[in-house]
Amino acid sequence: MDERYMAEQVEREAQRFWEQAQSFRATEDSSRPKFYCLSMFPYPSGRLHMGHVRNYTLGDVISRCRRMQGFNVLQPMGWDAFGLPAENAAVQNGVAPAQWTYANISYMRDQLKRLGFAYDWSREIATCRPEYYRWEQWFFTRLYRKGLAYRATAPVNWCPKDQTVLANEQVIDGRCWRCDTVVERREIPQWFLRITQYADELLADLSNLPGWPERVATMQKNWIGRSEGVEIRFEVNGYGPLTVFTTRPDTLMGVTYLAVAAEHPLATAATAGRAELLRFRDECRLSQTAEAAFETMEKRGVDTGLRATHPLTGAELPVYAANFVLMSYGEGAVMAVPAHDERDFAFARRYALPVSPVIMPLDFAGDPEALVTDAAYTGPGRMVNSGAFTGLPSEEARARITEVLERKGVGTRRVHFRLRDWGVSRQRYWGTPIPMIHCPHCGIVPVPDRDLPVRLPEDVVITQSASPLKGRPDFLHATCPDCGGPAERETDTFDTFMESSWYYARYCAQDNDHAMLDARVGHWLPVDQYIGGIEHAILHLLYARFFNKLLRDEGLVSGGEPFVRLLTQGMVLKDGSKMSKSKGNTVDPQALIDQYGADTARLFMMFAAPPEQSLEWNDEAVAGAHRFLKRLWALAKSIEGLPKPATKTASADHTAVRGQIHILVDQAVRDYERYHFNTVVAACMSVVNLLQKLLEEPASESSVGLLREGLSFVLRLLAPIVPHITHVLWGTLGLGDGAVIDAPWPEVDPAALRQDVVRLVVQVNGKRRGEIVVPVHSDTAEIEERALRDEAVSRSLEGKSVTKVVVVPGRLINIVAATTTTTLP
RNA sequence: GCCCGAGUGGCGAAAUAGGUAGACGCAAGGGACUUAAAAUCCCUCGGUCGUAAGGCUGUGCCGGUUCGAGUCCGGCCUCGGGCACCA
Repeated sequence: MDERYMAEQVEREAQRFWEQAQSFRATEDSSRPKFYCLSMFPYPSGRLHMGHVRNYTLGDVISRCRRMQGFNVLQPMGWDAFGLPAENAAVQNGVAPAQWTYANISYMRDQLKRLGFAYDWSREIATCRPEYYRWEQWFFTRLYRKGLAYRATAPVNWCPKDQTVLANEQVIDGRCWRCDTVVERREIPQWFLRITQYADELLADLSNLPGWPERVATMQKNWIGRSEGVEIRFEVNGYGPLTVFTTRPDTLMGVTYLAVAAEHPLATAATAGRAELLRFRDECRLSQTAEAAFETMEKRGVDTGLRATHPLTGAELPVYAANFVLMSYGEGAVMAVPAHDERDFAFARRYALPVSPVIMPLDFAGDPEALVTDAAYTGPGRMVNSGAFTGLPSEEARARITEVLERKGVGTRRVHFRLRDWGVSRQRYWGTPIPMIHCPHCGIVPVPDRDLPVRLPEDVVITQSASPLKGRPDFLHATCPDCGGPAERETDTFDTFMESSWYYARYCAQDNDHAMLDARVGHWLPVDQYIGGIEHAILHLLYARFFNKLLRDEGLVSGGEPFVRLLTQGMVLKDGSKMSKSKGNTVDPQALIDQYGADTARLFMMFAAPPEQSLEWNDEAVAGAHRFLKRLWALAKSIEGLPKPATKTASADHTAVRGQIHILVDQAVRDYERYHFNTVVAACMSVVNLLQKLLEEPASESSVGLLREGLSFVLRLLAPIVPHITHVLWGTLGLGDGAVIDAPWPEVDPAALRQDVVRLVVQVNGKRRGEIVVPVHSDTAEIEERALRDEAVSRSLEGKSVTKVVVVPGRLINIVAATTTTTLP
């Protein structure tokens, strides 16, 4: 054993052992309970960043811990390899996206291996490989035949100068990031998946996910946004019926105008001879597609000149084209009630439209008009100015008005979702080709199974941000599978969320080249523990849940949910904000590994903060983590030479220390189950501190026994976190027969935890005044008497009379006392 | 704009079910060892008053519940994250 801790050497030795023993190769062995632990696979951006190191260390700690507990663990790794950065890099450096991506994968794989993660590398996946995406194409054609995939138009950001579609991140202040041209919104035909058909199930199943953080479930719930309401048909003069959706039928009597999206057919119909309306529609085309931009922009509109009739009062209402109404949500038209809706209110004030209150809060007695002079009232209350409904509570009016509308045949109860169908088309090169053929005779025809995969050509030169696929005759030209005539291939590719929606299942059948999935998914799925960033709380996790249900309905998997338990790790911060290239505050993990080794990197990540919280980067604290490993090494070194004691039990003079150690170990074992790895490390540090003190005593059979017992605990507890150093020290000290990863998980000795006396804090009126030591099984009266006898306690009770005594067993005793002296002024 | 989350020493944090606030570590200050430095080890370390014993005060702010609140409830403030073409 080396005098000093030399991380690189230690880590090489441990990794060679795991490699030779094939320690992490997972087989479908049913003799042990399975545990599928999955970390979100990375985008191969070039180098690992701190977020990856944190994510993958967490997954590895959980995997290794479960393995030691006797589970048959599967922990795979792969690459989310399609995406925009590869194209940007290609434009910048003149390297083909494929070449760039494969080089990145190769470098990052080495980094992961250097960190000692217990992956089954034989199951590695790269989503840009045809062996992977062919099954996605295959599955998509199944969905198309079932009617779950369809084509419709949807808005995109369009740069008129570059003649290309831009991602939201490529639009900066409404302009193209490359040429600074003002970006337009354009409607183009795209492919969609009918996720809305699964909206109810996706919502309902959230309550079957107790292993998910509450907040992720809440975010998804809000995202799905189920709302119950009524569709109301307004008759519009010279246009016909206009359907609006509202969740507030109780406010119907307060409607003072209607608003439709600028691209609504009604608005188009009304543009004839109205230049202002045309101009407005063109302006709206310039607005961005992101919700944040949409919600914060100024609410504006133009009168279409058309007039609608109120279905109950017969009143004439103006119809506006407005920029705050989305064509893609609901009916693309709303009824506006400025008195009871903030947005309608702001709009009405701007265009001097009437505000007519119909609901008053119960505690409001004044003039209803006065209620809504400054802002809308959005709460419940009693109906006013509402004809037959006046005087009713608004909740009741909601039902009554709905009934009346239904009876008159102008209203229908409906459930709407905020969730929209998933647009999966991307007008980009570096993605999975959408397996569809456009035939001039037969229309859209899916590529037959025998012609899959539709391969993405990798030998391309990207000069513009536009997709090179349109300019490749070898890709573009196809033969129609139905009529055999000349046809064209679809040049759009899939949203990369498609690949990441089913990779967790493919790991189980990674080598199958004649089916998407096979019986092995039945052995491993669902994923027992999924770990990734909170930034994926909605989209990725919702799409993956959706895909799991699609796979189930195709008979490919059996369960309804893919991830039993979810851990969302916090971000890695530097100087209080997220590490990012644009902020220039990144720290390269490679430098950390080179200087201190993988174990220090892993230890720091686990110790600095609990998993769910953000983690503040700190160079000095990293050095501190390294220092602990050196102390651990030195401690083991000093025990190495001591003769092994014959008996394991500590003698009487060590029962107190042994008790303390067992309490700490007990704590650490329970903290593992809570995933509080930072306090596991803290407990291990405390044990090491105790053992170091013990080492100062002259060595005895008892002290050496306890040193070996304590170290055996610490090494096993730390093995999942710092696997290399613990592997080597475990072997050197001969603490078990095999390697530490095969050692049994620590169990404390209940006898060591038993205590004869207990320390109780004594409070007077809730303030700490003293401390007493009493036998463990003392009764309340005994404790009370001892507490009152305590000197400090009796001093603070002078001039007071005890009114009540609260005894919390094993914890404290609180004496409640009132001042008896009444002579105070 | 909407949704979600977080605020505890100089810093990262701990406090499991409402019961000793600050475990563990970092930084800082003092000391030991050394020709010197590095490394290592020992001591101090929320604020404040006090020579000390000890007291007062303290978990973003205001209020409430309770014998007792960092923890529960109501109302604010600040910061961070997500918002459908970044992944």
